[in-house]
Amino acid sequence: MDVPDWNPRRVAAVEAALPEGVAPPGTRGRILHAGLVLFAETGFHGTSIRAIAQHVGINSATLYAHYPSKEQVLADLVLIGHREMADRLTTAVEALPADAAAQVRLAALVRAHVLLHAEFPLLATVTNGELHALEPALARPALVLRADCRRLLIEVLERGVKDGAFRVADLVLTATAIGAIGMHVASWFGPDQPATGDRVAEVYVDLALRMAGFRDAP
Amino acid sequence: MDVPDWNPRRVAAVEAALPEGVAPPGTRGRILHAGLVLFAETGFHGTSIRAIAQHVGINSATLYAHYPSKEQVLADLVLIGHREMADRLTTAVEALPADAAAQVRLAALVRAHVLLHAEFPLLATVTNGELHALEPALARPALVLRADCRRLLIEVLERGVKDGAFRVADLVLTATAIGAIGMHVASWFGPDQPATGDRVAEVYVDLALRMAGFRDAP
DNA sequence: GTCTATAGCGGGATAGAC
DNA sequence: GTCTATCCCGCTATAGAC
Repeated sequence: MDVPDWNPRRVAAVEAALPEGVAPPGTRGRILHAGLVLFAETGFHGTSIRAIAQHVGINSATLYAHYPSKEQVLADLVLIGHREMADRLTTAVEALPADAAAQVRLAALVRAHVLLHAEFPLLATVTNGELHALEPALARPALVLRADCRRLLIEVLERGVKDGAFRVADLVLTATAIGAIGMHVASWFGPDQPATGDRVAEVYVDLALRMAGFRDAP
Repeated sequence: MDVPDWNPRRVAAVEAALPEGVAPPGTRGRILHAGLVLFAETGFHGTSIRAIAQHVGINSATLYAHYPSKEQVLADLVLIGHREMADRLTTAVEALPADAAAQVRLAALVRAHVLLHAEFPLLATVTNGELHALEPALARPALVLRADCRRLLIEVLERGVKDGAFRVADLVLTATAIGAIGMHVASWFGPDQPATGDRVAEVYVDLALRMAGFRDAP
């Protein structure tokens, strides 16, 4: 029986990591880090300012010397998460030769997407799962980046269909489903898991190519 | 630009429906209904007892004549959601002839899964997204049902591989990804959406068969 | 920047009248 | 079953000393 009797976690992963160079130095960075862990575990509304402060080892009042509000801590995390995704997906496609085949482009995109979610599952959980707790003005920059990424994927699929490399029943639904399998990785990938991130990416790239109707040997 | 300037919703759907026959009659049922709407929108921790009561049109104290705690309202919803899923998936497979081909079995399973999430997006959002807010003892029955459904899907894939109908790189990862695309439907399907639930199910069944490596004409 | 102390509010839940 | 009234607690955020 693989049903756990301990508290069901929202995220399987325990390591709480942020991409390199994005966390502010000193206490401010440690607050961001604590917010990452706690928001991922119990959500924005389930996490108190006091819990964040305790996790950092400071008084709750000290937090306000670094962030104007709890919401701003979340807003920073959500923006970092979306920026990292947009950067990686854009880079993955732009690193390819301009005449790269559609299946190569899709593979690069899905690989980057899956690896991102396997490498930063907590960040992805907060980024995707707690965005709704933000005021519209704070959420908007992230939503713009998300739309960019979505367009990137749709364009790759569209190009493949035009080239004859792909066959899809519905462009938007297929893109949505390919996005879904990558996002979902964040909820289960972790150290208790036998597969490495690279292996998961490899399998998921294969799945995405199948979903796009790519035939290696037609 | 398709980035909304209104508050990003957690669920696109607005109709708040529970499966027939599962909601208790009278005030107790209306409380459950209000919990469904509010937990889906702002989460368990983001929803107050007073907000639930106001949504029903009763005093907050009256709620305790029907439920012992806010957590029990959530526990009932989570169990209802998981029971409905287990019932539908089991029925979908058992309704088939015993010698039905693997692709037929997988299609029935995915179709039922997608339609469930398209028909009850709020319930699915609460069921899957707020389960972590429950004490282990309250979450356990749902987790057992979830494990049953997972096994059902894996068995169908396994059988197809043995029959030669399917080719998969990794049984568990493929099952996980097929589950992910169905679950994800709850977050975007809604009345603003052009596709019908049936159409989405049709496309997603095709995607799942592709993911399983099924070849219509080998 | 960090602390102690606290304001001011809203939370879950209960008591007891009707 | 539903209400009014309230308890008690924890919440976000601020004031002001060091």
